[in-house]
Amino acid sequence: MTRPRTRIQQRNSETILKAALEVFSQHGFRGATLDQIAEVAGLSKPNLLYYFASKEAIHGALLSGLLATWLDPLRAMDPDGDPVAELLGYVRRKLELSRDFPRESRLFANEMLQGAPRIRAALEGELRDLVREKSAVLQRWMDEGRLAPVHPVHLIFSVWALTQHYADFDVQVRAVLGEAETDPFPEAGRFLEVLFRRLLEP
Amino acid sequence: MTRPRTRIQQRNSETILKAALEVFSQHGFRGATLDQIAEVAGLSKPNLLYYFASKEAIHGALLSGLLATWLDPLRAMDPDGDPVAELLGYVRRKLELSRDFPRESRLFANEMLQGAPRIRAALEGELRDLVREKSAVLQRWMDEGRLAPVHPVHLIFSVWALTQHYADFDVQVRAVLGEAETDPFPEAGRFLEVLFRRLLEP
DNA sequence: TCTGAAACTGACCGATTGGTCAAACCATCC
DNA sequence: GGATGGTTTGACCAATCGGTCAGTTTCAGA
Repeated sequence: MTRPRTRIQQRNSETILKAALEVFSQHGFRGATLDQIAEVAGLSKPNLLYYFASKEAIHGALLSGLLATWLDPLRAMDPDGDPVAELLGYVRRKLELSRDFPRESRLFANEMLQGAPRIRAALEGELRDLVREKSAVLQRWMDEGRLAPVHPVHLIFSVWALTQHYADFDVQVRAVLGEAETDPFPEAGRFLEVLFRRLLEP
Repeated sequence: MTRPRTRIQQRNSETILKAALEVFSQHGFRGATLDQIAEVAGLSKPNLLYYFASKEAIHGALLSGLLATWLDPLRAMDPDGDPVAELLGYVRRKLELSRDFPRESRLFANEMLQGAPRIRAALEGELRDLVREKSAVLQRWMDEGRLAPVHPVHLIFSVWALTQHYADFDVQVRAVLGEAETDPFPEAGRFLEVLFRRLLEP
């Protein structure tokens, strides 16, 4: 099922992937079952396997492209822009991903916890290259005195950690904040802006 | 198997829990199998179930007490100490937990990703209370002008996110840093100290 | 309206799941 | 050497797992 050709294929493929995202992101690859995905999708199990060759294929379809989407905000950081503004923009876009695509974030987190068996190559290739490129930009900004000097790679780690936390540990965040504050993201956005501004302004 | 009475019970219970931690932390509750735990432990499956009533019981034994250990560093933050030093000490102790108990961290992360079905009560009770208590201390420090003013609860979230990232996303961290830097933790410690010092010093 | 392909399903497969149980094993104390 | 109670296991169970397949239903185009 590489390229959907009919409207039905289009619709059902999307339905299946949506259901699979729900289940995989919550239980990981091994903890998820085809029966459960089928039930969420409202389709029969053999029908799932009419559209995707195997459980692995569904999971693979979800993962492929996820890393790219995940790295887009970093890629968009402009080497010619204002350093602090560029990094704050990156943080904001990354936090928006956590808010708008929490299941994708948890799918990614699950893959990490399992030791990244299916995307390790991409981590050591695409991801690593992009981080090196962007940390070189950050280092240059620091050398020019336009950004406070910190370890650039760990700076990028800190963006990932702080933003993904609000998606992956959503339950904990909401449990601590209580029902009073229904949506943690506005306050999180303000907090992260203060944090990175104070950290990075020279 | 509440209280081990003989030396054999002591030893085997520990062996089982150690093996179970390895498996649960990697695959989550549903993704883990008793056969796999038994194999890692070097015991037969019926023997596991001689010491623990069920798969749930093993998982429960691991989770109970974990939250307490996880919160100890926060609990140790002294309201009468120096604000910045106290918070930096908290960060350091929390990072040491990530370094020394990465599997426990991942077990916790797995539970969060699944929506915390087994420790939700503790999150909304014990955890929430401690965070409120400590964020009141932080708020007082800020009011006294001894700490830069930021949202105290999100400040605590940031400590959790930044420290746990090095345990939960260990694969990613090492993939990006490459083989050159074998142990990311020393540099991470220095980075986090700079980050929180710059964020919090008035 | 007919037809061929696409879409779908119930029944089923062998393997694996969590868990049980009777029987055997083994260390210790009399 | 026996008796005893803690320990271990092979064989087994029903349920569920990912996946197959023959056959039926549905749909689009002529």
